[in-house]
Amino acid sequence: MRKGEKRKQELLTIAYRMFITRGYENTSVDDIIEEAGIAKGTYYYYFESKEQTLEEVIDMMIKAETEAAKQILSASIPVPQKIAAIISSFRPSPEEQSIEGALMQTENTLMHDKTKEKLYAAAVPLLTEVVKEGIKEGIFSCNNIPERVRMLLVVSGDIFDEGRFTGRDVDVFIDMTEKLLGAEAGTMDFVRGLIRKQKRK
Amino acid sequence: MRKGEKRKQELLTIAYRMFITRGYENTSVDDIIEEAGIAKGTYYYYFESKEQTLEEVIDMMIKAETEAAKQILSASIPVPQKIAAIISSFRPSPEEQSIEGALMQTENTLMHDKTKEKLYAAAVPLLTEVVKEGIKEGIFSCNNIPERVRMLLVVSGDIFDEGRFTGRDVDVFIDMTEKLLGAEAGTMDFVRGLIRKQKRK
Amino acid sequence: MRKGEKRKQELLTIAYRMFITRGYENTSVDDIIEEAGIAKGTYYYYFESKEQTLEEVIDMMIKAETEAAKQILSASIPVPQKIAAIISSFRPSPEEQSIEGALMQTENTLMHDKTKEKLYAAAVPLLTEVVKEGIKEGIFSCNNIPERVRMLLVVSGDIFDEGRFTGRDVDVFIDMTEKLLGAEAGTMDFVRGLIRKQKRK
Amino acid sequence: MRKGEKRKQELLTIAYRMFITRGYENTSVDDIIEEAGIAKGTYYYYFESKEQTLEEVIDMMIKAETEAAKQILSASIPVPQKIAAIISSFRPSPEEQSIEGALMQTENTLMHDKTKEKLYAAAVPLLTEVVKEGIKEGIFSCNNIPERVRMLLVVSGDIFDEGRFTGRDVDVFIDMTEKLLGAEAGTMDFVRGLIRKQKRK
DNA sequence: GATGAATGAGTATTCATTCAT
DNA sequence: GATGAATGAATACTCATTCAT
Repeated sequence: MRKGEKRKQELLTIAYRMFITRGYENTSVDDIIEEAGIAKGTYYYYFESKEQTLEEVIDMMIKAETEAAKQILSASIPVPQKIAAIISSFRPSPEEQSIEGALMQTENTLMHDKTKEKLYAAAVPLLTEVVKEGIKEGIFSCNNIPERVRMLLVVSGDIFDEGRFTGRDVDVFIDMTEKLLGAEAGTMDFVRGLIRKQKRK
Repeated sequence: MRKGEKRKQELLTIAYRMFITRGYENTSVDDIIEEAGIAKGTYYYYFESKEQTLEEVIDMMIKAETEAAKQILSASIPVPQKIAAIISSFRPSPEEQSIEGALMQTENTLMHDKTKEKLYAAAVPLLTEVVKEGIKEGIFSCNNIPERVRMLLVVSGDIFDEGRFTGRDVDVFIDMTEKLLGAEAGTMDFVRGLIRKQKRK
Repeated sequence: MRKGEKRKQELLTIAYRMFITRGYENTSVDDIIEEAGIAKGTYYYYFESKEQTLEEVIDMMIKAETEAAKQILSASIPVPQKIAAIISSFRPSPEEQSIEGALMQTENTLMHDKTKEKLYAAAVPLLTEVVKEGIKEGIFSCNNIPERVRMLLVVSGDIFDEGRFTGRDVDVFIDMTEKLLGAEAGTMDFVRGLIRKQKRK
Repeated sequence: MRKGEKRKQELLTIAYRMFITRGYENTSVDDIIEEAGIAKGTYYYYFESKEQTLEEVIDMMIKAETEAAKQILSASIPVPQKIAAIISSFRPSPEEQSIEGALMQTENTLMHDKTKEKLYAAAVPLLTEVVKEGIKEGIFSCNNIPERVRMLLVVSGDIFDEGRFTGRDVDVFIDMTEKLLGAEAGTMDFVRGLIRKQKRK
């Protein structure tokens, strides 16, 4: 069982990497077992189906991101920084994005989509908590926090996932964030410094 | 030529309906020709490939939506109403959404995705114009209009496309819209009346 | 009729060029009509079928080659030179061979094969005549001329059509020709000068 | 592994027979699996593609022929007989030729062609060796042996593969062989006895 | 725990040919 | 003479899944 668990982790990691780089639909079970060096039967010993593998891969990914986000939540950094850090902890890490990123974006729509709701479900509560913290500190002031926070995530996803955005996009994003959370103008300005600007194609 | 064009329109309409209701991936070329009552060869006489059919279907859809939006643009209704009407003219019509909507959402990710950027490309300029109109009228006040307008579309897509939103979502959306465009509080309140509320799942 | 004949000649020439360069199997009727700028129906007005087009193309080709060979036959050049010239007049001209030659050789087996027998049928009688001339002149001495002449063609086809032969191939070919026709050693030596040597791959 | 290998041999044998009798292009994968009584997937479990199957079939055939030829090489029979036997061991066996031979010749050009070079590559070295043996014995006398030997194969292929040749063809072939190898007249006469004469069509 | 041989439904695409206008 | 819309049989190949060993 111990051993089996470990093996499964390995397989999940391999599947994860392949799904990200080549896309779920473009990765066949044969591809996975070849990469893993195991037999067909072995794969189906560990996974019910390919789709369920995807599910597990996504859960694994979100779990890791949630873990990271929780660290940030309890760190002793200013609330606005926490917001930015948590949001970005739920973005695919640059290495993953870039390997064969071009392909992924066009082709890996399914995975992207399946991930989205689960990601919101994990991220919204955490961000909600931070915003509440900010309200207590008097930095933010707003109601309907989960809904606001979700919008933040949705917009940041649109802007940053594609990897093609302009300085104006960032400006508007910052402005929107401040207004959405009822913060003073300038509160989120530091975000600009975190971002290496890229031109939207 | 006349004849051919008409036939192609019919086929596009059929394909459109099938892609929407069953999903692109779940609609085989065989399904389409059976529904259309034509031979395999006839399909490939009109379309280069299944994927190109999708492209044409999307273009056709966006073109129709753009047409509708342009009508609104030049109508003599208040600017805020124009904004709302144009945004909603770029949403899939309720009939289409509902037929077998449940399936569609999960499975039709590809079409959804391919549509998105084309839709933004068509909608952003029109909305930008309306916002400028609003600025001239002194109702709105903001810079970076295209970027702001895109965010509006992104967020409205997230909230309304799924068809599961709460009153709070609408409240926040209205608030965000007003703040994003630099309008007075209450300017977009009328939107609440346009929407039949639904509970987020 | 006049006009129609001309049109057909054009089509044949186009088909010929396409069959040679892309191969018969790789050239669709659609390809031909596109290149020719005519409609499907028009093609089938002039040709019974694609296969029959091939037949006509080959006949046209052989007819042209035969024409050339006949010129040589009646020219006033030494008999050995005639032999060499006629043989080479029945080889595909270098331009045709080279355009996309690599492809052609592998893919255009069918055309090559269909051509072969017709080519022999046309070439053997002409060469036979030249050899007889040579015998009369006392240069050659042999029986079963048509059979010998065919062997010459077969071997020259193997060696020269592929375009990859060595000096040794040429030496042996010359030796064989002389012995097959009962000529003195050295009679065909001049052939060496006609050939730009290439290494067999 | 044992099992798999055996199965593959069976499939190769079936494909071989079908390619020979019906032609490669006229044998669909469906035909093969039906004949073999296996599923589509099984076919593609053993073969990468139909074309690769052809390749393997040819290799298998040539390997068998080479095996037979090697037996002859080391047998204790006179050198001229060896030459004839080896050449004929590289010809398709009569049963194969005849089954639906008429069809095969016209249609199976591709297989024939793919076979040719591989066959020469296998046969030339063996024949070269025999000729060297003959030279040592003082029966033959010539240089450029591989080139001469190839010509023998080319010509014998043209004459005997089609199955339509006359006594005169055989006479000339014998004469040519003797002269090509520098043998005394009469050395290869015995060949006449090996051949059931057929009229060239 | 692990294997790998076997499955078979599913799919997009090609292309020579016909025929009413 | 010429068109081009319509045909439909044919075909190679994919891939998630099963199961006896």
